[in-house]
Amino acid sequence: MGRVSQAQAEENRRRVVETASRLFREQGTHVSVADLMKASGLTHGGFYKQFASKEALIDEATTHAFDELTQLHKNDLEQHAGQRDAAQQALIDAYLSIEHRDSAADGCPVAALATDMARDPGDREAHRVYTEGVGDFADFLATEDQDGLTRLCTMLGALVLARATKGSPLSEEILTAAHTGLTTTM
Amino acid sequence: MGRVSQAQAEENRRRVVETASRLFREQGTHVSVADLMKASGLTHGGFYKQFASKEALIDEATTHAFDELTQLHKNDLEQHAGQRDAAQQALIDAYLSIEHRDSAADGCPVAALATDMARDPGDREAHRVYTEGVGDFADFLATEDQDGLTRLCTMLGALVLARATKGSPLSEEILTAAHTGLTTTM
DNA sequence: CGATTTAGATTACGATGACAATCTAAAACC
DNA sequence: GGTTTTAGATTGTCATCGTAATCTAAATCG
Repeated sequence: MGRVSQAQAEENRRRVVETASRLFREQGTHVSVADLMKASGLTHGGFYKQFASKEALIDEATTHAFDELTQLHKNDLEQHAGQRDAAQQALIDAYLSIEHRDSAADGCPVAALATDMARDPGDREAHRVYTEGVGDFADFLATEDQDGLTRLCTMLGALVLARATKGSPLSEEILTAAHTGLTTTM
Repeated sequence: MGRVSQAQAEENRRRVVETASRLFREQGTHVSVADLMKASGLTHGGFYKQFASKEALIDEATTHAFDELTQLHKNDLEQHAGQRDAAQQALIDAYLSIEHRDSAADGCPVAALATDMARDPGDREAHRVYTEGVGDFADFLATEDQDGLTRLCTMLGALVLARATKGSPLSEEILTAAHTGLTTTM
């Protein structure tokens, strides 16, 4: 209830950003500050001691999610000893998996936040980070034959569609169709 | 203020569904009943004389949007005298145009409603209609070489991404990249 | 150790959400 | 043409939204 150590306070702040980055991806940026704080184990009033506004948190949470994505790509490359095509294939496999479809919260922010970005042009910093992230992702996916942007479109489209049709067998069909489409050199 | 002719009432109801199908695509199913009714030239209280709930309207509006999509595909085929590949190409051109990117309200419901469908599994009828629409669209896009689902993923992914990155030159790059990716037989 | 600072809880604000009851005037029906 | 019905307006209810002021107890600092 009362005060808390600086270390604890920083840790709490970090947890709010982390939680937000997950909840925003799962449910959209519409989630309420109260829900956000509750999910972080705090009460909603304390929010404004740490963040200037909800929009500021959206910016921070988006940045956090994209930092994670960058790190993921880096790790992926390292695990495949810099073999770009092997790293790409591993990423595609994971991207179009059932597990990724079912866990938007810690999944790709490009896919999860796309509609939110398109609909509220207000969050400026988030928008900038998002657009930059799209470019980076496309660069990662580029091959000699294929444009990285096109491949990203197919992967993201498949993930979004698979999530939207979840419950129907079509959902799994979408994932496998996109996977073969991306894997077999057409 | 008072009563209105049956014909007028039906026409008003139709306009609400029409307006909803546009606003939902543009802003998401979160738009308020009040805004919806105001945009239809009515007051929010009258809503429940015509619809059981907001969810019922979501179902109806989604169905309406997909009926329009079906009609569009039919017209497209007729205008190209049943030449499937020509009809497909015309559709792809329009789909990946700047105009389509900038007018979600009367654009493809598969792209516009994807995230809403994924996030609230509550709207059951809407979900059914949506999934069916995805299947129909994929059938329309199928060629001998390429799976219709994969092509749909690329198109939808490009549209969603272009909207999310609007304002950056990347947005246009995405549209043209996907267009060449779909057009040149890879 | 006493004074001061402050993270987070509590409570409150005004705006807005979905939904419902009541009102009213015109359409529908006998 | 008088009675009944009803579409839509008005107003209200209760929940929830983002934000802010106040409170409190513990951490920090001199």
